[in-house]
Amino acid sequence: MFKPVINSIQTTGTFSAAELSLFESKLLLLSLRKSDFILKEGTICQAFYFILDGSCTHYLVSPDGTDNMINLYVKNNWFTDHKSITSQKPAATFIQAFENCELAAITIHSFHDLIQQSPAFFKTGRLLFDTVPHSDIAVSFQSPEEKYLDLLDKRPELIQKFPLKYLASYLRMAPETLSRIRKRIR
Amino acid sequence: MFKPVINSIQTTGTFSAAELSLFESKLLLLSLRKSDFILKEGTICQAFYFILDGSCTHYLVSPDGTDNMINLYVKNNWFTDHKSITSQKPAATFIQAFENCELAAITIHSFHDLIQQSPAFFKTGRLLFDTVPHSDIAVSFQSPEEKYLDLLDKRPELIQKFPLKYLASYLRMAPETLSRIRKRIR
DNA sequence: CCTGTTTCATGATTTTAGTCAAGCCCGCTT
DNA sequence: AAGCGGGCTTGACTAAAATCATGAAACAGG
Repeated sequence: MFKPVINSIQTTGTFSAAELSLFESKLLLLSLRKSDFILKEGTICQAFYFILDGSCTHYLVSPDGTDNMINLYVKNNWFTDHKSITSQKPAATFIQAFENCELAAITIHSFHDLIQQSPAFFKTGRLLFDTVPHSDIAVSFQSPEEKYLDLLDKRPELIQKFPLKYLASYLRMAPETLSRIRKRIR
Repeated sequence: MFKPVINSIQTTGTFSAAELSLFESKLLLLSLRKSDFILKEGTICQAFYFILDGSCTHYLVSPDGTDNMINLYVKNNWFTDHKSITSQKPAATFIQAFENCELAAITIHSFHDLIQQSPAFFKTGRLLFDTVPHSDIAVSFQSPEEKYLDLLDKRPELIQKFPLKYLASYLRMAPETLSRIRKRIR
């Protein structure tokens, strides 16, 4: 059931069978329907999530009511609201199931316990926290076309899965601009 | 000497005197001259740094040779190369003293030891790691003018300290654009 | 299967910021 | 004191992307 999660955490270090089963014991399974919310603005994010199946959108609603995509997640991605879970303050963002989803979750509290029981998991924390969206800083100095090509290179799954307008929002450009970039490229 | 560092870590939890002195025992003091490098592209970032006095620039050099400011740091800021220290791979960025600096540093190795000795410091890790530059995601959906006003609101010290062209680069706009925004605002 | 909705493509126009170029102000050097 | 250079401002122009508007295509639901 949680095999993909275990595979994922094993990329952060070498763990004994006992440690792995300790980790697994902290995991929760969540089944969500399309459009269900994992996190709403104003609530405090309490967990790290791993997508076993499905996909999710992470966005900010601006004053004029438009949804601004902060990140898009697909199978085998970890995600959380970095800022809210770190500060334990209300989130400014929404996280929502884009399709029906199967998620594994570990609360920050459980994870904290885990570290205390087995400090080797400290390094794993960086995996869980490290879903900073445009963490690839280079992106923010690129032109719209470069950003799209970069996405095509680094996360082609997103392009398959999500509608153009979500991708455009994620890349901070108008949908028309992305449509024209695609035309230019073909 | 390290008082401001200790004050800073105390914002992340309640620690005993013994824990605080344990933390302090891991700190190193670095004195740098203006323009000295703290990190160079291609080297692996090994520590978290805290500015006791002075200021630093953190930038990416693009293929055409221009410096792109990723972040600017002043007194009492923590910084590191998030990506390099996490992955323990060579950095893509430079960090340089903008003025003569006094820095406190704690290596990732020491910090790791610290967690093992006193897991309460786990939460502190988030402070150290959490210098993600445009971590305030909202910024990336704002217009140049909004970004400047946001900076003015959130980090006015930077505006006092750094030349316009550095601020413009940090805000991802041409220096002329920032100059005109200032004119408009007055 | 039809209907309404959403998504995408495309053209015309406008807006915005980037680029290029010149000049000013101020501090520093000799 | 004169000359130099860096940092900043300003204007004119250009380029790029946003916006507005329309229509076609795909899709979803009853």
